[in-house]
Amino acid sequence: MDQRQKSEHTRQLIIDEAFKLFYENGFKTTSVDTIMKATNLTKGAFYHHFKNKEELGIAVISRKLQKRVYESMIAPLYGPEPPLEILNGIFSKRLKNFTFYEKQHGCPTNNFINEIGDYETAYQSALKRIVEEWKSALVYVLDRGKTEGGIKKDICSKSVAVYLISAFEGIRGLRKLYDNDLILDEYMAGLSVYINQIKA
Amino acid sequence: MDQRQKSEHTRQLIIDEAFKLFYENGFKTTSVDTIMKATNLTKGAFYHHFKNKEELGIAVISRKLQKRVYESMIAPLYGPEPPLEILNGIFSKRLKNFTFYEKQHGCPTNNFINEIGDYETAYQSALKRIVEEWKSALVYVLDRGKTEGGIKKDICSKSVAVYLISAFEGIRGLRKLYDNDLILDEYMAGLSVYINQIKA
DNA sequence: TAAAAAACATACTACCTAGTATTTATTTTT
DNA sequence: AAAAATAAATACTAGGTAGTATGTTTTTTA
Repeated sequence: MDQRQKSEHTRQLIIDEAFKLFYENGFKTTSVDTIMKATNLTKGAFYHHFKNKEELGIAVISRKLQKRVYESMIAPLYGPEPPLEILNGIFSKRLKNFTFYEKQHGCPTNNFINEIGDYETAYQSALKRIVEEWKSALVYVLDRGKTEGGIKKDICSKSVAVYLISAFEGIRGLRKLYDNDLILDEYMAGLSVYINQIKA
Repeated sequence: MDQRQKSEHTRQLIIDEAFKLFYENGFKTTSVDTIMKATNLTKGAFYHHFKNKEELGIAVISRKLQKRVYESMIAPLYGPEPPLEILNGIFSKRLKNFTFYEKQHGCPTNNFINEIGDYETAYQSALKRIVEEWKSALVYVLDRGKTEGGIKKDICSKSVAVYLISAFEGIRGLRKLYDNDLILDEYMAGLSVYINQIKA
C-alpha cells in the first residue's frame, strides 16, 4: 500500500469509528481519546489527519452521514417504481426492518441535528446540505407523480416533502423511548392517512 | 421564609437554571459547576438537594418539562373550541409565534429525547410519560371531533396523534438548521394537507 | 436557651478533556 | 543511497468534570 492509500485508509478508519461512537454516545460526549482507542491508533495520528475535533465532526457529517442518507433515503427516490410505492418504501416499510440497534439509537442525522444543530454554523450548513438534497429528491418524485399520474396536482411538493421528512425524523426520535414497535405501527398508520390524501 | 419554603425555593431555582442551560447547551455538556454558578450558590447546596446529576436530570424532565408541555401543548386540547381549530392552533399557529431563541434551540423535550432518550431507562420513562400524556390528550380531542362531527370517523385517533406529534417534533429540529421561517411555512402547508384529510 | 438538624460553603480528589511539542519510523523523491 | 517529506507514537499541559469530606451558619425543636 502506498502512502496516499494508507493515509486515506487511516482517515476513513477514524471517520468510521467516530461515526459509530457519535451515534451510540453522542458527539460532544465522545472524546478524541475514545475514538483513537477504537482505531488502535494514537492521538498523534488523529492530529496529523484532522486540525481539531470540529473538523472531524464536519467530515463525519459530510462524508459519512451524507453518503448513508443518500444511499438509503435519496437514491431510491430516483428509481423507476411508481412514486407512491417509492414513498411507502422509504417512509414506512424501511422502518420495521431497522435493527434493534438502529431503533434504539434513532436516526444519526436527526441526532446530530438535535445535539449540535444550534451549536455552530459549520455544523448547521453541513447538516442542512443533507436535508436539502433529500428534500430535492422528494420534490422530484412528487412532481413525477403529478405528471405521470398517481399524485394530486394541487398539492405543493415542497410542503409535502418537508412534512414527510419531519414526521420521519420525529418518529425515529420517539421510538427511542419505547421498548417495542407499537409506536412505529401507529406512525405508519398515520402516514398512510397522509399518503392517501396526496393520492390522485 | 421558613426552612421548608427556603429549601423548596432553592430546589426550584436549581431546576430552573438547569433547564435553561440544558436547553441552550445540552444536558451532558452542562456541568454542575456551571449550573450552580448561574444560581449564585455552591456545589455544597447542589449535593444537599440532589443525589447526583442524574437525579437533577429526572427532576428537570418530570417537573419542568412536563409542566411546560402540559401548559402549552396539552391543556389547550381540553378547551371548548372545535377540535380542528384546536389542532391548528397547537401544531401550526403556535410555531410562527416562537421567539428567535426558541426557534434556534428547538423543542426542549425533543432535544432531551434525542440526546439522552437512549441513554438510561430512567430518562426514557420520564420522557415517555410526557409523550403519552400528550398523545392521550390528542386522542381525546380527535375522538370528540368524531362524535361531535368535524372529524372523519374512520381514522385511527392514536395513529393520527402519533403522526402529528412526530411531524411537530421533527420540524422543530429541522428549523434549527435554517436562519429563516421558510421551512416552517412549508411544514405548515404540509400539515394543512393532513388536517384536510381527517376533516369530515 | 441548648441541642439537633437542616442549608449551605469551602476545599479537595481522582479522573477525563482538547490540544501541543517533540520524537521516531516509514515512505517518497532526488 | 541520502535527503526530504509524511505518518504515527509518546509525553506532556492546562483546564474542566462529578462527586466527597468537612466545616460553618441558620433554623427548628425539645
